[in-house]
Amino acid sequence: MSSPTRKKAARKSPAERAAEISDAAHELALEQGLSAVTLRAVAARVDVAPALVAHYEPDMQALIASTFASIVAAELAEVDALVAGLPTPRERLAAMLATLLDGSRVDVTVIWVEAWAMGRRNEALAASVRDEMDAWQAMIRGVVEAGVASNEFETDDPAAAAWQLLGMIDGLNAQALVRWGDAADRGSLISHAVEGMLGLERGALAPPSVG
Amino acid sequence: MSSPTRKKAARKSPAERAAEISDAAHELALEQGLSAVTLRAVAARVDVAPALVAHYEPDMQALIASTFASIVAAELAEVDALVAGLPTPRERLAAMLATLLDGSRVDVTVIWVEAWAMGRRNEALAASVRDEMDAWQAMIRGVVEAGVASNEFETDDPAAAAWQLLGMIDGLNAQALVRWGDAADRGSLISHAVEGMLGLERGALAPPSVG
DNA sequence: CATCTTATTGATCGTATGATCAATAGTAGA
DNA sequence: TCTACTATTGATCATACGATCAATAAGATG
Repeated sequence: MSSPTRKKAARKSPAERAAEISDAAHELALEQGLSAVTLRAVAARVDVAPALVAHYEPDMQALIASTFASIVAAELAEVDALVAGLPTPRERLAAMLATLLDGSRVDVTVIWVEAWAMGRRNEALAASVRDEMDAWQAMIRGVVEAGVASNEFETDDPAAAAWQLLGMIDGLNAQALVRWGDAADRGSLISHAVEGMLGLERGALAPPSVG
Repeated sequence: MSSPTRKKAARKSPAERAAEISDAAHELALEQGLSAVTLRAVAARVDVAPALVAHYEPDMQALIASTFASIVAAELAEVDALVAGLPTPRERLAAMLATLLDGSRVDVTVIWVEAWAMGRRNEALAASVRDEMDAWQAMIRGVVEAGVASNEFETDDPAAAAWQLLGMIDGLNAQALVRWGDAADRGSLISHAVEGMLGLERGALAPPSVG
């Protein structure tokens, strides 16, 4: 327990303490959202005086931005690894949609939504948001381009299609944040939509669970 | 000018003053986002003491919620009126997509995004968000159902398709908030996606501007 | 004109935020 | 052991938020 009568934090190396602080920010963001990453909340979690956090992170807006970036980049790497193992672009795309829309990533969705909102008053965060959106779009674009190259997909503009896909995914996830109860058939419906976008026959992207 | 040396506000009828206050909240939200709707900011805009705003709106969270609701409901009415004049469901759907994705509604998009984020700490707002999402979904569902009835559209579940459409629109608009530069071909791409979703032939929803 | 109702206000409280700085105490090295 | 370095802290500042309340003054009513 971080007892209210904390005596004094053990002295640690700057590298270790800095890691503790950014880890705490990371966890705090996943548990309670980006807006919960405050000087005092991070300090309390590390069980350290607020001034120490300020010492290691002189700019909280920057800490929020880097926390956002690390969380989102980790998610991208995870999905990328999952998808990279699959043989065809069609399977990769289907798996990507299934994974990103299975509702198991509410915590990261909250962070995206908060980042969009907070980015309007935190320029460092806004820059991170742009960077991470670019990275996601690049990953999706890679799958689309591979599909076009193998004649599985059909589109004039893989880059634009990737943006479109990313927007659809983000929007549906944000929606699920509020309307988690409903939204039953999300999987098959977005599959049909993407089939239409990429010139696939109906059912080509059907999630395995539905068959 | 709201001079810093304001003497005293003219005495007005409660109805008039209440209207001024909610109007100020409304404008403030459209200009600077929902998070700019604070006790003091509203008071400054009406050129009145903060305590007066608190007198008329004892709960700021409620004022934020009602401000959100009125803005979003007005937008829905506007789009509804625009779409109602068109003869076929296909045209109505195409016009709806074109209007909602033409990038001319950044202010309202900001409000949606902030509402999703703030709703997590403002229960009244969260309820309003759910209500307004339901209202939007109902409107879209009406168009989809009409299209199914006239055999123009094909879907097993118009309600789910409407949720899907709403999510896609919201996501793409939120994306444009950050990435307004790019996203060139949004119109035709989402049209193809929706064609796939509703079993339409390619190009059936093409925006008139593209032909 | 006198009185009453009430719209309006100033002052103030409690909370939360980020930030700064001199003082303290643990630890490694001479 | 003694010293120098520095990780850590308490105290404090400035700002912003919502909320409350007694006091004031404007206008309606008689």
